[in-house]
Amino acid sequence: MPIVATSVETDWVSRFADEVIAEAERRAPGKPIVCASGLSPSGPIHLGNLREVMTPHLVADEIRRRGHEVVHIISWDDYDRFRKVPAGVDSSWSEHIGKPLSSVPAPPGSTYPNWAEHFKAPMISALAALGIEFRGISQTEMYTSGAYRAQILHAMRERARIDAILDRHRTKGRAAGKKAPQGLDAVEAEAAAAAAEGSGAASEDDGAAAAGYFPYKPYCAECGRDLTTVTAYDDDTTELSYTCACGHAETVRLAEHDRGKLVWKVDWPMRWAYEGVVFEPSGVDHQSPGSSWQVGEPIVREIFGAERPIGPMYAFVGIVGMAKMSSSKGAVPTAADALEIMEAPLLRWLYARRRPNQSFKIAFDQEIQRLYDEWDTLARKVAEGVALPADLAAYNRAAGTATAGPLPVTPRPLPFRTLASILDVTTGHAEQTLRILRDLDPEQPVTSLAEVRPRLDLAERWITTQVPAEQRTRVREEPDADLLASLGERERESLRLLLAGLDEHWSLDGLTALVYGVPKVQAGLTPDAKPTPELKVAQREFFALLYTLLVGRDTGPRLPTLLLAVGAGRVRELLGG
RNA sequence: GGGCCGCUAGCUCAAUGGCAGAGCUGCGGACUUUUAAUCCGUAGGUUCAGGGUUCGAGUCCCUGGCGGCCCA
Repeated sequence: MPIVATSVETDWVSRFADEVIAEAERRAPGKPIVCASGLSPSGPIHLGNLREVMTPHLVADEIRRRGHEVVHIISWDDYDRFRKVPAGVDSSWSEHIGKPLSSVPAPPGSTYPNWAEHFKAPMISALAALGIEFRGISQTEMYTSGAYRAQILHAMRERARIDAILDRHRTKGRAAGKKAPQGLDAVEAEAAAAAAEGSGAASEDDGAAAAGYFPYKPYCAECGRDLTTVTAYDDDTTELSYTCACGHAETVRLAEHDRGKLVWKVDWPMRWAYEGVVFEPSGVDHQSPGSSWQVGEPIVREIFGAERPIGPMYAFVGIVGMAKMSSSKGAVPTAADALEIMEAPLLRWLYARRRPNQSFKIAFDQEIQRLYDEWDTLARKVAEGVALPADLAAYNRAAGTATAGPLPVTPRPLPFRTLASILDVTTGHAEQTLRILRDLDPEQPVTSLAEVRPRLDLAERWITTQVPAEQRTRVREEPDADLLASLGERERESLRLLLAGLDEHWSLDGLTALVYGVPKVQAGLTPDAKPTPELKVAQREFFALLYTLLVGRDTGPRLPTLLLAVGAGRVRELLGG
């Protein structure tokens, strides 16, 4: 079913699209509309950074649905300096601090040629899985090829005016050390710090130096780092002299020099002008006076003769319930991590259904089951044509794109919690899993695992990587001899009745009838008798006994499922048969 | 101290200035069934407070409160 641009959806995406189209018509009529994202591959590109991409992606997609030509560019800020060696990487990497990210060796064990490529690669695959079409622009390539030469020379010529603009916005003291936000736990604080790091914001060297203001910073020809200071510049000859902390000093002709970059606060506005960006969001840390977003406005207007894009500030994306194993490594989850357990449309949906300025949290814990349930319910409502307008809009944006059409789905979307529960007891054993799935709905049996993939695999990865061991079902290795020995005659009889009926009732429905029937028979009732309150108590006690003997706890997955998964032989053994 | 954002049902959130709505939870019920399965029904509101604009305000304006965040 094609996704059509029919309705006049009035969600946040649509409203931005209205605005962007109108603005693009005014600024550059007839040209493709440019939406932009900027990502710094200085470390794992996490789910907060994904908002930097999803926001313009959704807007661009809406613009495309309306028949306009649009391009979504992703600027890889891989020519930014390597700032610090992250925890877990050999401290010898500190010698690379100050080099462009694309010149730093990849972390130990990586197969990628450098630091930036190592972190770009998983993001690029994740974006493909998410159906996000974009044009990637490596800032390393742009700078080292001289693409920005005219802009650099222009910025240098205008350095006094730039300095004056920056001066208007410079705050008195230097920023004090950043404090970790209050009220966050360790994981969230880590994510927050990483988010601030990634958004290219705040405490950035803006080019002020003793010898005057220069908006250009060369990477040292000798050591490759940016520990350089420009000491002189001549507008006529474009001769630029610099010294480096390593002791190297030289004079180059900037008109031929391709190893350096504009300082961030000038670099960003320059690119708005260069690419003609009409829409580019940024993190909430840009909302303060003096941020690069704020000072970028007068710089792009007064220096580069263009306008600042329309740019919503997007709020924090939090993570809930990452398994301890993952979070203790200090790892903030990436889009690739999320796609290990979520279908792509589901992940898109999280970003589509919230306005950018709303913060939200992505659940890796039990909440994910509810998320899947909500998604399935919404899909059903959409199919029946009874979804609310706002919900329908979010659904359509999540389910597919204008160019790629609908994203792949699981043909038979069984509830995630059911799949997880089954895989929990089968520990992923394919034959057992299929047998249980087949018995789930005898009217329309599942005939192959392919029908329930990829959701089946996602559920398996979730249960094995995110669910704590104490919440998993672990079938006992040995019979609980003490408990078996302490059982009264009535309990022993109940087990005998169950075991006696096992073979004859070996199916999901059969076992269901059997486990509910045993207490009835014991009470002198027929197996199809209506339950009484007393009987229900007896049933619950019987179930608790079975759970304790089978999995060592008084509750667990539904018994028929559990029995099927455990297998008749093992059941007999554990129940003392 | 300056700034940004938010405040709507128990929770998470919708609603061009035009009858305040969903989902989850709760409660009730069905399926031989109080499981970590499924389905149906139902309740739920001083839209943070006060003032203003308007025929009409959750929505726009002002003041205040509370919360989150950024900067100092």
